[in-house]
Amino acid sequence: MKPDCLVICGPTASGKTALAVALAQVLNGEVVSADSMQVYRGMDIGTAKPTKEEMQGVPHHMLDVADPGENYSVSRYVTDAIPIMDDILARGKLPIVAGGTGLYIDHLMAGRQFAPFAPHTAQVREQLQQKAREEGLEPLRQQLAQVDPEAAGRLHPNDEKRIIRALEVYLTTGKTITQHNRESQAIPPRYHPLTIGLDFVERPHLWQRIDRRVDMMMEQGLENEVRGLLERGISPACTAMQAIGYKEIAAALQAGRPVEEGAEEVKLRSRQYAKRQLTWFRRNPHTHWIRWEESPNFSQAVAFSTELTHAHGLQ
RNA sequence: GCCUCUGUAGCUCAGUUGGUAGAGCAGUGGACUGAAAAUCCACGUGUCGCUGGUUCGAUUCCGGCCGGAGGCA
Repeated sequence: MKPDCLVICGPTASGKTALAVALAQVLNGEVVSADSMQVYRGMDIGTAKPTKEEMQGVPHHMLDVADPGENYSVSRYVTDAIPIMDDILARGKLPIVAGGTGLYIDHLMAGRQFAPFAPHTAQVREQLQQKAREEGLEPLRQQLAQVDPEAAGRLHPNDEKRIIRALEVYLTTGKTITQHNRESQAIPPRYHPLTIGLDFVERPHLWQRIDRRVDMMMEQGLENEVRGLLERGISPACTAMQAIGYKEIAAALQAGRPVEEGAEEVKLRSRQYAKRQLTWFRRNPHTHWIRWEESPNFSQAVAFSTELTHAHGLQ
């Protein structure tokens, strides 16, 4: 099957943004961001959202599509991104999906559509969380085992988020999450990506880039960006405030600790996040990896990538 | 110069009444399918500062030396 779009994945600070723009210019493409935090308006510095200058006139989609107070999610991402992908294709251009959120990329490619959230979902989740706090996770796990033994067996007894989610899906839709998954796996994929993954030969070189980037964020005024969100009343419970760079600086500010301490924590959490991203992306056996020696070599990467796209009959 | 404390995993430290050692953090690998920058799981050999002595046996006790911290002059 001929690919119909390009995916550029990799850990944070691996050069996805710059490569995506360079390739869009060469291949007549438009960038579709796949980043769970760059979707929020007003969160620019800490998410390393591409600036106008970095975009170099290449159209970018799926940035600034939500308020930090709303809780965005995969299901909304897929619903929003599909029409954009289809529109780019209809105009004869190449969609270049670039981002670090593997879950979003995979679901967009799979083309699964989600039914809208039931209106009382938030309430149900709140009740389940309350119960977990009072009685522990075990009763919830047993409850799940009754309705969806497969999910209960698959999930680790400590994995609170997934146990609660599985129950919540059942309670709001009447169908088990296992059933949902089975049905969605039967749907044929919507897009057929040619996937390029970015990584470094030596992990410490990635760390250096992350550290430098966080230092730059601080210079650019990350502290003020976080203050602004807090003043607007964005609560720490919001998904947006789970973003690395925001939760640590916010915690430092609220505890009256120096922001420099917060920045160090941001570096640490970013490194750990990068490792998790790599674990996710490495799972895809079809990914073509570009591994930077010490720092990115974009001209070489563009040459490699264009050759690859031609070899696969992409444009 | 003298006195006291101290030197154990990348870091902070625990411990062995003498039988060569273990936590937290960091790190590595993995999972993930309606919160995902979230969440969860697995993985612990290091001249126990160096060097002599006592001992069957020393990281542990004793001496010296070298680092570090504090105190007194």
